[in-house]
Amino acid sequence: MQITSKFTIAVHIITAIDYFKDSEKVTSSFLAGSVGANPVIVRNVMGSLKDAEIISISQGKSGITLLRRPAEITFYDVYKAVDPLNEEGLFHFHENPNMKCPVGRNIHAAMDKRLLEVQESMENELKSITVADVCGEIRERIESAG
Amino acid sequence: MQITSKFTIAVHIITAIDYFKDSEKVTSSFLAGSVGANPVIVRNVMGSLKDAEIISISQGKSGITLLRRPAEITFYDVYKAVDPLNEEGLFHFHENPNMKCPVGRNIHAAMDKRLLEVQESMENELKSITVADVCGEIRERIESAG
DNA sequence: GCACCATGTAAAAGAATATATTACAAGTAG
DNA sequence: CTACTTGTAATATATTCTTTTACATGGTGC
Repeated sequence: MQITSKFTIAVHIITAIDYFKDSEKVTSSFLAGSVGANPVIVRNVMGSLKDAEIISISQGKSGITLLRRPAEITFYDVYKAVDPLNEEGLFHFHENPNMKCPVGRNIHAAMDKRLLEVQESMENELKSITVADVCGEIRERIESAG
Repeated sequence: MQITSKFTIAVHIITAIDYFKDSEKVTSSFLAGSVGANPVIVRNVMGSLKDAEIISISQGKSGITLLRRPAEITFYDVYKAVDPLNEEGLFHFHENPNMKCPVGRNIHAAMDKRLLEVQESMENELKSITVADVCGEIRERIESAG
């Protein structure tokens, strides 16, 4: 099971907004062209990013802009914005353990704390990475090879 | 997006094998009863655990047994055994970034290293937890409350 | 004001994956 | 041989992801 491509799409979008902000008119169609997905998908992701106060959207000439500098947008911010885990968390627990069985009755409680630790470990790593890291690497790669 | 319930089912199975090894005849049907899932699901998970050399299965009276002590079975071992990520990894990348766009052309390479770090961070946490932790907590809970 | 774009959303279709179920072949104990 | 268990294929159902179509809404600039 994988984490939805909406996450990588969102990072792509933010990176592209930053990269093209001075040279292109950045619209959802333009971004959809870069991402290679349907404009509606891009608009939905953009809506999530707007709700999370990561980008600002207007139809006017200001268009789509970042509300924070890339260095202040962590992967975790993006992840939370576009792929909100339901309250169960990262792991999907089997739903009908047998309550008449001592193991079945206690397995959920016995595992939950550990599963949460795993999830938090992943989230902490996501918090340590920013979109600026990606923007920087993109620029490097463009300069050296195109 | 969540990690399949096969993972929690597998931990449940291993814990139950350990817990009931001296008092019950442990079969796939018995385990399916405790897990609350179809016996075929349990048999498939068991097959994965067997391939990973975590359990041994015979139809004879030895039945289903653990090949290692619970303290030597990490969550990572179980995770790898039952929910093998395809080679893309934990994150699903959008598949058609525009190669004519400098951002689209480089976004994948620019993100891959970071995404892998996140995945490894999660896997390292999984490696730090063993089934014995769960077995222990289950016993505690049974003793104190049933 | 009005025509033009862009965004916001709903609805629905298609694809991919997870889970459940049925059926049957094959192996072992007694 | 008989009874029981595991191994596995095929199929069905449910859920989720992704795409697409369609249309309403809202700002821009003439």
